[in-house]
Amino acid sequence: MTISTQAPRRTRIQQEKRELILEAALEVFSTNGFRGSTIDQIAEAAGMSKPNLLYYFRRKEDIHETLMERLLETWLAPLRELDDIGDPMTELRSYIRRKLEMARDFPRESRLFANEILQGAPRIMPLLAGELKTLVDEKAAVIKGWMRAGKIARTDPWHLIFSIWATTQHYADFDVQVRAVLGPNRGGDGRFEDAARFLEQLFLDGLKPKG
Amino acid sequence: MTISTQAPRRTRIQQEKRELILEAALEVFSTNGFRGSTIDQIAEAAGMSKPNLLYYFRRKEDIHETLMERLLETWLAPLRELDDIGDPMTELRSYIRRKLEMARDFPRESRLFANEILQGAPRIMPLLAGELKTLVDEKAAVIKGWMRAGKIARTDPWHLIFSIWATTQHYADFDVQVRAVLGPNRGGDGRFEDAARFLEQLFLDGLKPKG
DNA sequence: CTAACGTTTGTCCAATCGGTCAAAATTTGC
DNA sequence: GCAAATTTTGACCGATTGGACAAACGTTAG
Repeated sequence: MTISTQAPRRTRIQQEKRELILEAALEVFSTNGFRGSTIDQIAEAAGMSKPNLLYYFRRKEDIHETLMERLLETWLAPLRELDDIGDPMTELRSYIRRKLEMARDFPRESRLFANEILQGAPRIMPLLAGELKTLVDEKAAVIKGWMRAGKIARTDPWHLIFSIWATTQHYADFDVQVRAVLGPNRGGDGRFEDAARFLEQLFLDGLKPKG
Repeated sequence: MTISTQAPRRTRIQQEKRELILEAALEVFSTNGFRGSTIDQIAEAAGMSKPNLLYYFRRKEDIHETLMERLLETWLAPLRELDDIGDPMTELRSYIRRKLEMARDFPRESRLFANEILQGAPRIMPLLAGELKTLVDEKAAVIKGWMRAGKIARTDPWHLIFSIWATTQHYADFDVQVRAVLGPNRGGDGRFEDAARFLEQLFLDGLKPKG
């Protein structure tokens, strides 16, 4: 369990402004990284002066920290839902779908996370080696059970999870590249449905031609 | 073809020092991004004073630009090698292997590229929509030919290429997370071989249990 | 040896950085 | 309506940023 941070009493304005700042900071941090972002940028994006922003968050790091705490919760939710009970192939398929939907609907969150990891995860390393590892190990065990039961092919469950993360988050983190390569036609709104179809087939059957 | 930049005459010292700077800059840029990196950091990593560094590269951007130009060449080399002539399944398998080897041997280059894309590719957008798109379209056509010939399963060649990029580069860009989740045992030097085995199976057969 | 050229350094600069502070403006509780 | 509490702002601070520059130092060719 994490340290129980008793949420301080907050006025209506404080709640609203803090949300405004976090929204603006998500935009700025996710595209420039922590070091590459400035308080002025965030303040301007939030439509307020720098000292005013600093009235709600004392330090730049506090904003980032709050953002990361919230992120990890929603970020791991899809994996948490992976259920031992359901049909294995269906469970995996809908996990992939949920992750892809997150890449589509919350690309900034994905990029914020990617930025943090790219920079060596200096601020969330303990969470990776702790909470995240625990959850992944747990789900890897579930997947292993499915393999032993002959429900899915035997392979490495950890790398399977990595490959799902990588392929889905790619559409958020590398979105600019994806759209540039697909061009205006194929790179439009339909690209996520194309991706969903492709990934489903890849994880189901691989590339071997149907014999 | 790109603009022919006639390489200026350079002394022995200039060549050596420029390489030294680029090596140091790769280290710094790849972990901090462009905006998050400072000339001082690079100068210190290169073991020289800031004014001395600026004698070899007039502006911070010049270093990054030189780095990115070199990067793209080596970065696309594996895809260029994808050969129409060879056996399709073998060709794809060795493409995946080459990409994974690059993630293992040149993780800083991978992260440098990822950083640039994450930030919206402000400095290499033209290359993505130009040279990169052309190459990918060309190879997608090759893959489509294999599909028509029944050599591999019918699917979207562009998203297939994306999935190979995503799964392999993940082991460079998200290395910190991979090692944190795998732990000290499974996360050691063997992780790339495990990944290679897993990816081969995934792209070959998918997850459906062998009937 | 020496003059020309290439290299390195210390010093300096304006702009920007994260952050402080007191005063002014606004909102809130009664 | 008014006093207390909260919110906002302008001015300011020291540190760091990217970069300029001239002087000092090395190297090299004749």
